[in-house]
Amino acid sequence: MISSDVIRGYNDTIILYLLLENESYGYEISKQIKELSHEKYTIKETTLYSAFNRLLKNGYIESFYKDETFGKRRTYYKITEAGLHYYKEKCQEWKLTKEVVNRFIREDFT
Amino acid sequence: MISSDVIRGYNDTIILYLLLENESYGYEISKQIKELSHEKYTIKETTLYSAFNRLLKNGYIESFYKDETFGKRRTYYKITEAGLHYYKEKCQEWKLTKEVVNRFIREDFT
DNA sequence: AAAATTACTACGACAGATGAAGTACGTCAG
DNA sequence: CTGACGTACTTCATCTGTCGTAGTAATTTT
Repeated sequence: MISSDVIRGYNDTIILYLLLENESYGYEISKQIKELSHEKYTIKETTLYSAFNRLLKNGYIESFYKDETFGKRRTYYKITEAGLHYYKEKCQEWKLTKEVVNRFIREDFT
Repeated sequence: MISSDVIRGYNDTIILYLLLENESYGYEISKQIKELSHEKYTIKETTLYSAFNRLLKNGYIESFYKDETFGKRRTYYKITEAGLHYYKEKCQEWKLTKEVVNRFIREDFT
């Protein structure tokens, strides 16, 4: 399992990636993360919703409702232009991070 | 430059990697990190020394003094068996983390 | 003699992750 | 029709790691 400190700083990126594919809502995002990571990473509910709030606050996503006459009302999210821009930056940062961290990893231990 | 949230959780690993090569002390470690990362990552002094304390507390490193009759007394650190074990685990975790995060990165954006 | 560099230590603030708990709606088995 | 389970959140309080600020102390450079 992956420790949270590692993924910290990439939860937002992970969420944006999924919103880039499709607008979505909390529960679904959470399931997709689990699935796409092959159960290697499961985001905690509270972490997910606090990430949504942070992303909203920064203008990287927008929330809206669909008119559903059944079930508990879902909050849907979609990515904004600013969000796309931020996501792109994060993709580049990730590439750099990999390069840097790799220098401190002994390949013979992996 | 790399944001601290990204490297968070890997500072300890980075330090252990360097101590695996040679016993060392704060200032030297700090310079080595800067050098090995090609200036892409510079650890903050406070972050470094708080990492040392955490690693000591967990028994992953040991501190000692060398008898130097000059200069300000340095605290040297060396890695322990437990530290080596922890480092190996982190190397494996890093491999997994890369695999997982990569699934949420659009290659065409890097 | 002053400024820069080396080598730390202490303290307080902050942000992101998380545990615990609660709310609210729907479905389905017994 | 009732209680368990799954969906879909929200609030609150706590913890950890990072980092800014500041201070101490010795040596080296200008």
